[in-house]
Amino acid sequence: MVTIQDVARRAGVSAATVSRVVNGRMNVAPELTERVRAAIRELDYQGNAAARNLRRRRSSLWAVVISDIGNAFFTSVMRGIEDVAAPLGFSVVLCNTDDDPAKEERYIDAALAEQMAGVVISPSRNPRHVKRLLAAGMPVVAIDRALKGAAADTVLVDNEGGAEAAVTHLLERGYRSVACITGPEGVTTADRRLDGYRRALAAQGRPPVRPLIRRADFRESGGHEAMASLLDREPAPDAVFVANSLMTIGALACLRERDVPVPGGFGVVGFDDIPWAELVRPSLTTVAQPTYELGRAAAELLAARLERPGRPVSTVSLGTELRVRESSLRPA
Amino acid sequence: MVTIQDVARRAGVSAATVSRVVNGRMNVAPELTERVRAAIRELDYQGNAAARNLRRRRSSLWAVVISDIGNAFFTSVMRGIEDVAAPLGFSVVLCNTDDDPAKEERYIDAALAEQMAGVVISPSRNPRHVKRLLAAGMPVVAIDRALKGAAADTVLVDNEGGAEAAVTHLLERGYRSVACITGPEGVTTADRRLDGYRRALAAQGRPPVRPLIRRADFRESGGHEAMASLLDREPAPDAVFVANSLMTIGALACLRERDVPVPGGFGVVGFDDIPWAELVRPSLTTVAQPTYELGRAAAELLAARLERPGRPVSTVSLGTELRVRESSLRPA
DNA sequence: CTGTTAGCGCTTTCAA
DNA sequence: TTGAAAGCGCTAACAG
Repeated sequence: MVTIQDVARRAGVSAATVSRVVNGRMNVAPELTERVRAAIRELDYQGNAAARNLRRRRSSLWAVVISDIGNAFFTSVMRGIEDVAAPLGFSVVLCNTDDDPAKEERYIDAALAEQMAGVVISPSRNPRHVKRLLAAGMPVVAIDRALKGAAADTVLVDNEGGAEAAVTHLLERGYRSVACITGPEGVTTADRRLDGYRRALAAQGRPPVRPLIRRADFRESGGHEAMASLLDREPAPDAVFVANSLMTIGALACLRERDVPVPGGFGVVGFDDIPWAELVRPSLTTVAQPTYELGRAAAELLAARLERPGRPVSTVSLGTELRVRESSLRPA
Repeated sequence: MVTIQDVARRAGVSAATVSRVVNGRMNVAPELTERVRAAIRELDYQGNAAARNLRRRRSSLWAVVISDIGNAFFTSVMRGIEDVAAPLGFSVVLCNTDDDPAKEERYIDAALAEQMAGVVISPSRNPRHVKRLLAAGMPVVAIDRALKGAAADTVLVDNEGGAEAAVTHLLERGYRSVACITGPEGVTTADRRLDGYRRALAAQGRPPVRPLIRRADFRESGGHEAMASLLDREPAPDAVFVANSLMTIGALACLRERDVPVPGGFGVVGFDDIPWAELVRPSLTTVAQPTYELGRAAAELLAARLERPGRPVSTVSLGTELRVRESSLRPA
């Protein structure tokens, strides 16, 4: 391995000078700078990050800790983060927790042990690990889910506004009885989306009725069961707003099994756009989240905190966009 | 920060002993071990990975460098790798290159600079960066695509066999003129899948005809255009084998636009299973790749090389599985 | 079985 | 503007 000493010797300067050139710090005479550059090229010198990290007490890696790399949502979030990090000299590594607390812990430990420069995390229900990061002084930005009982920079989407737009859209299209399938109580995304549903109905002077609201687990099977239970009710609703994409798939499958025609007999809007929304029949009306921008915003908050650790904690909320497709055409 | 010295003082031993306990090395008297454990707990000691990496000249991170995190293929590959890495004490970080050579270079540099323990990579067309890794003595396993002009451990799927099975299936179902849409020349997955197509036709005594073969770019639009050009031909084929999932989507969209009934008028089989294969209408017959096993196999090769750097380079090939669904039911 | 010692390669005072 | 020197926290020889 070529060390900074090798370069120094070759260039006839001290290691300190090489370090200054490499890091673009302080003034180094142009001539020396050139000699050092040449030596670096000739020896194909690559700095040893471990040594630099040890000395600086911080690496140049950002960790992005998410619950499910299979979720297309995160793909473009990641892209947004990378686009901000790269020009700043940081590399971004992705850690997939599969919603497994043990894995989450592993990665938090790794981020701490490797002294990574910062962490962007979609926190699981239990904020314990995030708190550990915060306590250790690690710059952290939470995305997607709000953090309870801990003060950290956060980027959220306007869940309530998005849900309200979706439900208002169904009502305006002429559906008369709109149900809601949302996620578990206590999960902020689930609760805010339900709030939006309620607000939309209230705004039209039709206060939401409890029997049309279902809580499920954000999974496909949960959406399926919730839909079935809504259809079994008398009188059954004629439209549904579903608070995430997996449950929407389940709901659609249920409707198909029962031969309920969508959108003629039943309208559907899902939260969270999916790449194949255009391909399923009927194509799916969704509330799309600004995923790329979410990543950028998170990265910018992280960069800001890195620069000024004492800055006040802030929360950014991004708007959503209703993508109207076939599943919410007017009822027959 | 709590250092190993703090722990040593607290436990009344030397730093070396603490290190031995932490790393489970050599024999330490049970009593001392207990004292050290207690001190670690009391002080909430967390080792400094940068220091350890510097000393050991190697970190405990594996990098997985892939071209597209949006591709569901990699989700479960990642899972397979993690499941092998974790018990061995390694953490796995994902690096997404978006097929951008500059990003790929960044991550290769980071892996080298951070002295990561190993790299699993889906190499881009240009093997330059992989060669740099190999030259630097970094343990590397290539997945998905074969590496030309470099000797590295590799895990592949049986592209040729999978393609052959798909095409044979279409012929057995009664389709008479089966076309093929594959990827760019020189990309091994594209070429091997085309070979399989040819072999299937030859085995049935119908040598493949050039006009029924299309090369596209592995993207949706490419699949769409290739399908259009096949349908414009006289006589048009009555089935197609498409060599990846994105192009399959494009091909299906094209068939729908032209009101060609699938599978009644036209049979389709795609390579690479997708989570929503069941949801599109018609549901899609695919050649599924053993993604999880692929990840495991790659991780095992990496672990083996870590253990014995001099071991001969090996290539593992995994079989595929034909998942028959609606899009290849017999022709009308 | 345990402690002492000597760095790993880099950055950063400090002095010149 | 430059260099010398002192570690960052840890592990691995080596000696005891």
